[in-house]
Amino acid sequence: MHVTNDSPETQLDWAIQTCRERGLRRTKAMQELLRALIASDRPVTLGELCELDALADQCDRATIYRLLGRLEEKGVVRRLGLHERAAYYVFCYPGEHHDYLVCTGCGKIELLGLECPVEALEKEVMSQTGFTGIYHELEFFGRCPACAG
Amino acid sequence: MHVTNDSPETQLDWAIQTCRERGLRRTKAMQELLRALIASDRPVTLGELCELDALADQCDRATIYRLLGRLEEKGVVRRLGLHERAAYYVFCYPGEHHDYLVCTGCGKIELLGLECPVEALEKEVMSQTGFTGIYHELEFFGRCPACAG
DNA sequence: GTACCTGCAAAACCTTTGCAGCATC
DNA sequence: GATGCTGCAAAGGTTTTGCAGGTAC
Repeated sequence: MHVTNDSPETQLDWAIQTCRERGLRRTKAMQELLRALIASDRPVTLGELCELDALADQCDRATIYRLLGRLEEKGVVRRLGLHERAAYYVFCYPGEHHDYLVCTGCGKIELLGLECPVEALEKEVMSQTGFTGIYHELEFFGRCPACAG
Repeated sequence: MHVTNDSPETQLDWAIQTCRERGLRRTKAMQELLRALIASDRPVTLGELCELDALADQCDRATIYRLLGRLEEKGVVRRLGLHERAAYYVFCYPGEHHDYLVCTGCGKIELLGLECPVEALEKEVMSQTGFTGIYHELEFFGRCPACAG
């Protein structure tokens, strides 16, 4: 787990700057969406994003959907699986990486504060397989104390 | 990565036995589904399973769907995210564990032959969080040589 | 004989796309 | 002014469920 100390504003600036450099236009919807993603401390679904007033007032569900796709393509957002039917999205800041713990009972998602030993393996995987641009996703699943009872 | 040397038949017997002990009835559909899952060397979707003649001839899509749910509940099958829209299912044999490498270009899924360093962390996560029955899922994503060009 | 499982069919959900109009550069 | 972005609406796929009948125990 690597966390940043940069302020949300700094992160937002970086994100917008990066998107602009990579050919996206700066729109109100993009800013609000990025703000929402940065503010969230856990992965969120498209549906959850659409329920936020700041976003819903600002733009359509289809717009958020397409924006998420563009942001992912530009490397500013990452899409996770997490076992659910809906896709989860998380803001992706340089040098930051999270692993998750998901309850198979209630679906609650927690961030893990572990030092992740997998990052060292990425290089090994690249050289072994010829894949490029490798990143990993690590999740733990189990029953939380509340669901175990 | 831990692999078993047990024969498919042995694995099938274990699976059926386990299911029966946990309250499931032994049906033709269950046997064929387990056979298909054991034979597959990678995670498969519900759609892929339905295209197998041995299964399609034997039972309905809804039956396979519900069976997968029951088998997962009994701990004989595991459902993976893998970023795709459809859920992936994989047979789950004691002492066996796989990590995957997924191409973000073409979607190809490869098994990784790595010694996974995460298993040692599971105990730590359990004691830190109070979660029980913990397992993990680790995937690497990147572009395969064919898609990189 | 009872409880569980299966098929068929329909509903529910989330994702994805077409197109005309609007905003950004 | 040209290109990309947005809204609205509809289509596409996968998952999920109800119910009547069949099957394992």
